[in-house]
Amino acid sequence: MQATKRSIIDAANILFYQQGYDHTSFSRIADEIHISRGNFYHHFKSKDEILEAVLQVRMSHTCEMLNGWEKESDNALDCIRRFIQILDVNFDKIQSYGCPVGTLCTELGKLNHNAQEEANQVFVLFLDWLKKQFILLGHEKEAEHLAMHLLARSQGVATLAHAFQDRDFVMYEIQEMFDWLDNINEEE
Amino acid sequence: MQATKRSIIDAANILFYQQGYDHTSFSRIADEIHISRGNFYHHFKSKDEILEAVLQVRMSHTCEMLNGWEKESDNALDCIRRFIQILDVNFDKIQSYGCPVGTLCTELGKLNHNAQEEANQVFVLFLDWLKKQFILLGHEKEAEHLAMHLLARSQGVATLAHAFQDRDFVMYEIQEMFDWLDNINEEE
DNA sequence: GTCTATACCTGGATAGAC
DNA sequence: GTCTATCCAGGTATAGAC
Repeated sequence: MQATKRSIIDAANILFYQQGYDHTSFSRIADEIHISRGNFYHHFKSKDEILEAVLQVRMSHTCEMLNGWEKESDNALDCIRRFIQILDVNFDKIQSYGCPVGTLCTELGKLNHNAQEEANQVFVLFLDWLKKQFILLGHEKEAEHLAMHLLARSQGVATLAHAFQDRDFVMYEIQEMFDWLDNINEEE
Repeated sequence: MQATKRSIIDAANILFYQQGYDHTSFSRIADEIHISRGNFYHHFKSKDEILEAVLQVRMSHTCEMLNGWEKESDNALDCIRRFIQILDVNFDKIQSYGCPVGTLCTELGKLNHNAQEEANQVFVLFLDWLKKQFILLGHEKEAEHLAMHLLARSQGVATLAHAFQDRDFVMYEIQEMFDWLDNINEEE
């Protein structure tokens, strides 16, 4: 892929996160990477097409991250802990811009945008991965529920972290999720 | 207050919720209540001023709702259950547009909008009210944490409900929150 | 108090020179 | 492949008639 196309996607990826999709203009992206506005249309047919490309990048980045967590973890329990800890690891960004997945899905939902379904697929990647970990822990039957539950909790924490910029709250909730995780694995 | 000003605020309140603040234009509001675009500036100096008015309305509506819950409930436990149940009661809207409080705070945060702090105050109303209920239940020390925790959980559920339009998930999570509520009140 | 007309800007998108 | 110039729609905001 051409360097310019690549840099458009990367800049758009960041700006869509920081400012929202709708609010991010071609001018803003162009300023960022020092190209002219007209140049976009050599690489993309429309703004929507840039969004598509950004979503593909996010999908593959997410896959890589999830695979990486599995490789670096000793077991499924550690994997799930890694997931929970992104709230701490990425706190600065979350505090400033919220969760990149959740906020985009929410925005596209309100815009009634075609790509909402595709944006949701990033959520689905996390859900399937979490479900897999819960199954490995022996929770075949409840795996789906547990995955949704944990994703919802992390989304809620990210939302309030963004609103209130409160790191203590985030650390407290991470501990709560750790405790919850221990509890569901003790019961047997 | 004049009827027109009132209707502008009401229409803006709904549209800001359904489409987002930034994405809602004067034309869209004008169409809704059948006035001309120029008419806005007799009642408001700017779009930001409409947002201010909408936030004030939301603040007072929220206060009324919370007071109403207290009056209609037998005790603090019922009050908190009422809070949890808005996810069910308002499911249709949440499914379509997310939580009105959370999504606005998130949007204004990304826009770096001055009114973000004011929008957060609606969250604070819920938090203070929940805190009060937890104190009434005898959780003086943890009341703050419990309030933030429950608000975060409901935010997370709303986010995923909006993304996936899944009522079963919402009902399951409501039950989980009820169970959690029972648990923290058993331990003594 | 409400309207029409309009100013001015910025958005996405196109055409064509280089 | 990148640029400049330009188009058109739509945004907020203003002026002034009624």
